[in-house]
Amino acid sequence: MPRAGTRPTSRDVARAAGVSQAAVSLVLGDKWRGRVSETTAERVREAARTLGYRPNLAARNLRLGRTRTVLLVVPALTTEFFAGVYTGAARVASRHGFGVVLYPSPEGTGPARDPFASAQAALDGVIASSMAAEALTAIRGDQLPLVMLDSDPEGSVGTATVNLDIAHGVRQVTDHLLGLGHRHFLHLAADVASWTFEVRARELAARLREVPGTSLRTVRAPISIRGAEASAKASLSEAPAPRPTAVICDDDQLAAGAYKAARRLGVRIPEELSVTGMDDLALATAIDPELTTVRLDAELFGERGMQALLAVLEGRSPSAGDIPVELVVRGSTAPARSPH
Amino acid sequence: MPRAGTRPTSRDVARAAGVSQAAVSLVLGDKWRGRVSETTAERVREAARTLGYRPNLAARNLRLGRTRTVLLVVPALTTEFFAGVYTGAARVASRHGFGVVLYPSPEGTGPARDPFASAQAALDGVIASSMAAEALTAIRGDQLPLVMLDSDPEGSVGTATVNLDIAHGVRQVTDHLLGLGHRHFLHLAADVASWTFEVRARELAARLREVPGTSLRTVRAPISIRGAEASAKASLSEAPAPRPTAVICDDDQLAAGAYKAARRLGVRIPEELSVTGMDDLALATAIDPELTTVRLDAELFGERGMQALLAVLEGRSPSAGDIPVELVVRGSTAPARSPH
DNA sequence: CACTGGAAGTTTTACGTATAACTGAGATCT
DNA sequence: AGATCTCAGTTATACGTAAAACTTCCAGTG
Repeated sequence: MPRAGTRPTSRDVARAAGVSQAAVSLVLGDKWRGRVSETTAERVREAARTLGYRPNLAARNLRLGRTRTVLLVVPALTTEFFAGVYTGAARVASRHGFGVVLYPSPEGTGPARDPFASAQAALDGVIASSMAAEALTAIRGDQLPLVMLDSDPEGSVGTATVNLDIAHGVRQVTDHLLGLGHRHFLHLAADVASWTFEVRARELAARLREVPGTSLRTVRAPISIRGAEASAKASLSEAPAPRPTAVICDDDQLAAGAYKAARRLGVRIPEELSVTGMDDLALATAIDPELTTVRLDAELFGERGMQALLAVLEGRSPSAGDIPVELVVRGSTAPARSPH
Repeated sequence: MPRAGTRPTSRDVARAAGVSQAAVSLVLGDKWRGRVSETTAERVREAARTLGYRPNLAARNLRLGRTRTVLLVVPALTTEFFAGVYTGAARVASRHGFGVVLYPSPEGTGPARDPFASAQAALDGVIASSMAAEALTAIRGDQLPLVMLDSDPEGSVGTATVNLDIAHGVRQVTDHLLGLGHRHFLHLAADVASWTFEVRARELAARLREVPGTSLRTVRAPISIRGAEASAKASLSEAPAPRPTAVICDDDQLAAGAYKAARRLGVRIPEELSVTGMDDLALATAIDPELTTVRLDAELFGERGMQALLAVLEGRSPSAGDIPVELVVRGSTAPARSPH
């Protein structure tokens, strides 16, 4: 019988069932066809059940040299977006017998800690958002299979990447506003050096350059409602001519900050100012008027990320193609006032 | 030299430094004082560095019988609240050489999967929110040290619990509204069987029973802005007399749903209807008017949870005492219209 | 009847680490 | 000078599992 206070091992189960430890491993590992009789197998299963046996994962991982666990490195979980990414990744993972461990990189400007010091699991691979860039050096140090989310495909040849079609989303937003007659834009940009935000800036500038008579001003803000409010208020009040009639925000949180700034300044949305976001968080329909934004499918993003990592692990090459996004027009955008 | 394609082991380091594997373990484990000379130690460290040696955690965990990793079981991460709990727990943990693995229980009504199947790490202990109740049976099956967050202290004697002083928060909200002259209340309650929400209902009912001439109606809604909107709209439109002048919501998301319902029905907040929430999410100041709510310190909650678990692991008894909360009065509450 | 072949197991080994127990050489003490 | 002690290591072992290699027994075959 097992020593008191200790979890039972496969050897304890073997003793209880009157067989060898190897037989237990075969039966519980479902590799017993033609190696162990049905009656013995049932006896082993019964013994395992009554003892409450659970295999020691550390031992199994050591023996097998793999853990069927992957790490998902994301920025701070201040919105539900990366929760959706996790959900999608975990769904695909569990279908393949994998587990996903979540590592939110520490909030604030703390020094990059080694993610493996915090997620003290042995890992088979890593999925990392480019927004959690600080952690990347530590990851590259290990030779773990890696999939990057929303990262520059040019800058990371050799590494698998999965991207949202952000560029298309930006074009849709811009064309929507141009169609409403807007010509003068404020870009409320995320104050984060990350590829996904560089794309927004580049694509927006490129599209406007094609249309004569447009202007674009950019202001950066930390990704939070409070931070965006401060930046937007400063930028909207001291605005030199031409005064912008539309604010394009890098994400919905920044848009919510723009709402607060407009409210403080007595500027009505959408009559005097159109605002757009990106993500389509729950927040987007909680604010008044509801926000015109670009819907990003976070769960699909996570699914595709995990599929890509599985492909890398199995030596296949991950399927290409950006994930489509969709413009959702709501009440925060309206025709620009006709120029006088 | 290490076989190509394999990660170097401590034995490879030993070979490179010309010492035994035991010496490597001693040096890197910082247990070499008086056992290995300074010059040899430096040689070992140098060899480990050039080989890029990283200890195999599975082997270490197996050897030591502990992992210095704990699991944090939380409900779906749809708000930043549990992100804050994680941040606090991870901060305390890292100070003690522990890591925290996050297990968000699956969204939706899927059957409770074994959290250990997903978080495939060997674990030293578990911190679990009572809102992720489905996972609890699986946890209790193992004999892991456990700390419960926001769970009935009566119902779980023997298990360490860490609680927010929700009851005090509810009393503060209720007294605030009573002081403004409100007498007829709608309780927009979370449609989740969890102790933390039972406390809200019980405490609210108890406080109102002490004040003559008050009425209380309760409607349940799933914890989401959309779900709350539907429930609140139905309840506010078909309202039998006496019509409520204040809506007390179990959390800020529900309050945001109440805002949307009021807007649809043309009811002005706070002139015609006062609304309160709980949590003080970023959302609370993004909506207009800003929400009167109860601030819960998520990070402190996580810190205290981790401290309690460390106490349990070390055989000490965790310090008692609920975590204080704070009423934050903003623009969503106003004096009740004088009764005619 | 000797021989093959499968069923039903068992024995043994390796995974990589941490550490207890041991060893040999020189320095110190009596 | 012999005994003792410290230093600087080494050798050996255990953690729990999975699986390769082996053993034994027996039924069927030529």
